[in-house]
Amino acid sequence: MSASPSATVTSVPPAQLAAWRAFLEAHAHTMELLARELRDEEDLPLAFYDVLVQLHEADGHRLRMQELAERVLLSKSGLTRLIDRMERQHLVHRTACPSDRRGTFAELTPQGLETLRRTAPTHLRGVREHFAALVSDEEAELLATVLGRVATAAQEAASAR
Amino acid sequence: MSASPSATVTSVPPAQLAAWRAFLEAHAHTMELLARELRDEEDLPLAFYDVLVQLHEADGHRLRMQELAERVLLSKSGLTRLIDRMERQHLVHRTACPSDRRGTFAELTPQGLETLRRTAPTHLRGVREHFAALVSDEEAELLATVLGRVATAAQEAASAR
DNA sequence: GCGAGACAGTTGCGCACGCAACCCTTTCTG
DNA sequence: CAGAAAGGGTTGCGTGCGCAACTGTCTCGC
Repeated sequence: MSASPSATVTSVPPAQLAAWRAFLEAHAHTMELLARELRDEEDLPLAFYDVLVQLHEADGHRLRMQELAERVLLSKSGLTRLIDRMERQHLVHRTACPSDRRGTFAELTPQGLETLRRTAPTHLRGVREHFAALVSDEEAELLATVLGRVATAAQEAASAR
Repeated sequence: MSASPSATVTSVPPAQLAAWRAFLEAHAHTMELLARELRDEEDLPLAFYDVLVQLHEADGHRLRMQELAERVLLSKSGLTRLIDRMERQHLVHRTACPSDRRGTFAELTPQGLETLRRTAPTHLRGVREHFAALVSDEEAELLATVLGRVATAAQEAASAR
C-alpha cells in the first residue's frame, strides 16, 4: 500500500483537506477580484490601499517601517519598495524617528488620506459583496476563531524557527 | 486590507470583518511557512509542487495548459513560464495535442513523479501540522462549505465581467 | 468554403516580492 | 567604556507574476 503520494502515512483527513482546498481557492479568487476592481475602478493597487488603511488606523497616522511591514504582511524589503512607490505618488512620506536614529516612520499625507476616502467605498463594497454577504454572523464568528487560531500558530512557528 | 476610514455607509459588519482579517492573516502566514519548509527541506518551490500534484491526479498524468492554469490558480502566461522552468528541470514536458493543433499538454515525467514522491511527505506534514491539526472535523466541514461558497461566487463574478 | 470571431498558448514588458548582504545605530557584556 | 552582538532599514540580485498584444488554429454563420 501507500503507492500514491497522497496515501502516505502523513496524509491529511478528507474533511480538513477539503477545507484546505476551499481556503486556497477562496483566497485566490476573491483577492484577484478585489485587486482588479480596485485597479480598474480606482486605479489603485491593493497593496497601496492596505498601507493607507493601516496608517489611517495608527496613532498620528504613522507607523515604523517594521511595524507596518508586519501589519501589511510583507517582508522588510518588500515594504521598503512599496513605500518608495507610494512616496513617489505623494501618498505617504518618510519621517526620521527622533528617539531612535535607526528608525523611520511612514506617514500618511493629506493626499494619501484623500485617496483613501475616495477609494474606500469601492473596496468595502467589494469585501461586503464578495465575502461578508456570503457569511452569516455565526459562520463569521467561527471563521474568525478557527482561522485566527491557524494564523497565530503559523506566525509562532515562523518566528520560532 | 479593509476597515473603513470612518463609518461610511458601505461598511462591513464587525463579525465578518474579523473573519475577513483572520482569513487574510491565516493565508499569508501559513503559505509563507509551507513555502519555506518545502524550499528549505526539499529545495522545491511550492508552485512546482502544486503542478506536480495536479498532473499526478489527472488522467494520464497530463493536462491541457488552460485546464492546468485554472487548477493551480494562475494566469495563462504565468503557467507558461512556470512550465518553462519545470521543463528545464525535466519535471514535466510538453506534448502536442493531436485532436486540436492549438493545444498543448503538460505531462508529468518519471523524474517529476519521483520528485513528487520524495517531497510529498514534507508538504503533507506541513499541511497537517499547520492547518489540519488545528481544525476539528465539524469546523473543517463548515470551513469547506462557507469558503467553497465564497470561492464559487468570486469565480463566477470574475468570469461574468 | 470563406471571412469574422473565438480560442490556445507564447512573448514583451513592467511590476512586485523575498533573500542575503550591507550600513548605521543602539544595546548588551565583561 | 570598549568591542561584540542585536536591531532597523535599504540595496543588489534573482525570481515570479499579470496584462496586453501577437501567432496560429478552429468554428460558425451565411
